[in-house]
Amino acid sequence: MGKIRTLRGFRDILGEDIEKFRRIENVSRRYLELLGFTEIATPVLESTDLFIRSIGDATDIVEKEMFTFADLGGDSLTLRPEATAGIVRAYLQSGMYAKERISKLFTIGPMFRHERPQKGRFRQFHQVDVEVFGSNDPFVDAELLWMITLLLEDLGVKKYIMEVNSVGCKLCREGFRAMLVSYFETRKDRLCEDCLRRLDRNPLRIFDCKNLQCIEVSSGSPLLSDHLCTGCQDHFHGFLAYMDDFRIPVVVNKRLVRGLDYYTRTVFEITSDELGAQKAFTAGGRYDNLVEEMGGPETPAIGLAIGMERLALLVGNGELPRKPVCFFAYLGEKAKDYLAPMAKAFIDQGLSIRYSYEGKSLKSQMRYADSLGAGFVLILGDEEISKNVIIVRNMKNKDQFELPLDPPGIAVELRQRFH
RNA sequence: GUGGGUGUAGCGCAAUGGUUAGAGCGUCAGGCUGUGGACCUGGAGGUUGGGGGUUCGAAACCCCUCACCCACCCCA
Repeated sequence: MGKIRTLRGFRDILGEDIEKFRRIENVSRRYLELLGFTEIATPVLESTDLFIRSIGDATDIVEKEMFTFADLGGDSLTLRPEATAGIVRAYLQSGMYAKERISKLFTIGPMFRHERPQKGRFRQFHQVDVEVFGSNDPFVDAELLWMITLLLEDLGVKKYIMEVNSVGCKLCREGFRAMLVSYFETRKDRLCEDCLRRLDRNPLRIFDCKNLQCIEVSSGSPLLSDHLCTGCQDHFHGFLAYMDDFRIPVVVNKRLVRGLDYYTRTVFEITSDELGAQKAFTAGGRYDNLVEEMGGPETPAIGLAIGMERLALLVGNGELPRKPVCFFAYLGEKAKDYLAPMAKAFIDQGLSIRYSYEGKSLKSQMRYADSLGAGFVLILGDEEISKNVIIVRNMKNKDQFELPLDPPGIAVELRQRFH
C-alpha cells in the first residue's frame, strides 16, 4: 500500500481509546493531588548518557531498545524509554532536594522503546509515573500501592494481583549474587541460552525465565529474601505490616525481580490475567542509591509506573452522558446568513450547536441532526424569514413551536429549557 | 532480533483454480417540491497489501517483499 501509515509500534489514539486514556489520567490526577503529589513534565528527548547511567548499561533497554540518534551537532540523544531518569535529573537540576524534605512528583506522557510490538506493547506507549524522593520509610511504599488500589477501584478494575518482593540493598544483593552464581554455575548444562547470558549479566533475572527446565533448576536455588540483611528484612516486614494496615492483600513472590539496575529493597508488580503475555500493567520499586549515583545527595526514593495502554485494556468504556445538542437547519442562502449569528449566540450561552456546511435538503439535514443526537433542531427557511420566526423542533417528542427570529433570544430560551 | 498466524470496499467479512470479485454495516441520494430514527429503491466506493512465477485461466497454488496480530525476548 502506498499510503503513509504510522510507524511500526506507533499508533493513533482516538475514539473510545482516547476517552479511556482521559479517564485514567483524570482519576490518577485526582488521587495524586489528594495525596500531595505535584505534576512535572520533563522533556521526551534527553542526552543518551542520562539513561545509560540510570538504567544501567547492561540492561536490555539500554543495549537494544532505545531510540537513539545523533543530532546535528553530533551529540547522542535518546527518546526516553522510561520516566524516572528524567525526573531524577530534574530533581537534581532544579535543586528541589534542597528546597523540601520530601518531593512527591508525577508525570504523564509517552515513552519509547524499540521493541517488537505485541499485545499491550508498543514502541510509543504512555505511563503515569509517580516518584517519591527523600524518605526510606516503608510507609511510603505502602502508600503508593494503596493509592493504586484507590485508582483501580475508581476505574472499576477489580481483577488484579499485587505481587511484592524485596531485592535488598547494595550490600546484601552483592553477597547473594555470588551465592546465586555459584549455584547456577554447577547447573549450567540445564539452563537455556538466554539464562546463560543472564548468568553473567544479571543472574537474578534467571527467575524471570519461562522455560520449564530453567524454572525447575531455579526452583531449588537460594532466594534473596532468605539472605537479606537485617535492615532490609525489617524494611520489608514493615512494608508488609503497613499493607496490612491498609487492608490490602498482597502476594509475596520471592522470585519477583526487576529488569532495571537501580532497584533496591521493595519491588512490586501488579498483573492481570486479562492482558496476554504482557500482563503487568503497573510496576515499580525503591531506588535508594540512584539519586546519589547521579551526582546528588544521598536520597532514598521510590517510584512506579502505570502502563496506560495496558490499563486501558482493563477499563470498561465509561459512557459519557451525551449533552443535548442543538442543530441549526437552514434552507437557502438567505437563511444561511443567520448561521454566524446563531452560532455566536449559542456559544455565548455555553450551548453546543451543530449545523451542516453545505445546507442540502431539509431531509438530509434532519438525518444529519439525528445522527448527531440533536435534542432540538432549529429550522429556518424563506417562509419563516418572511414571518420573522424560527421553528424549534424537539427531536424526542416531535413537538414543534415557533420563536421570534432573534438569535440571542433563541439561545437564551433554549438554554432555559435545558435546565 | 527469532518463530507462528492473518492481509479482499471506509469497517467487520464471503467467494471448489473458472463469467464482469459479492452481500451486510456505514456513506450519499431519492421515496409527489420543507421535517430525523424504521422501512423501500438506487448510487458511489476494489491495483483482492506489493512484486514476480506456475496455469488456457489466480483473491486462491509457489517464491520474494511489506504491513498487522500473537508469542519468544523484554517490560509498563
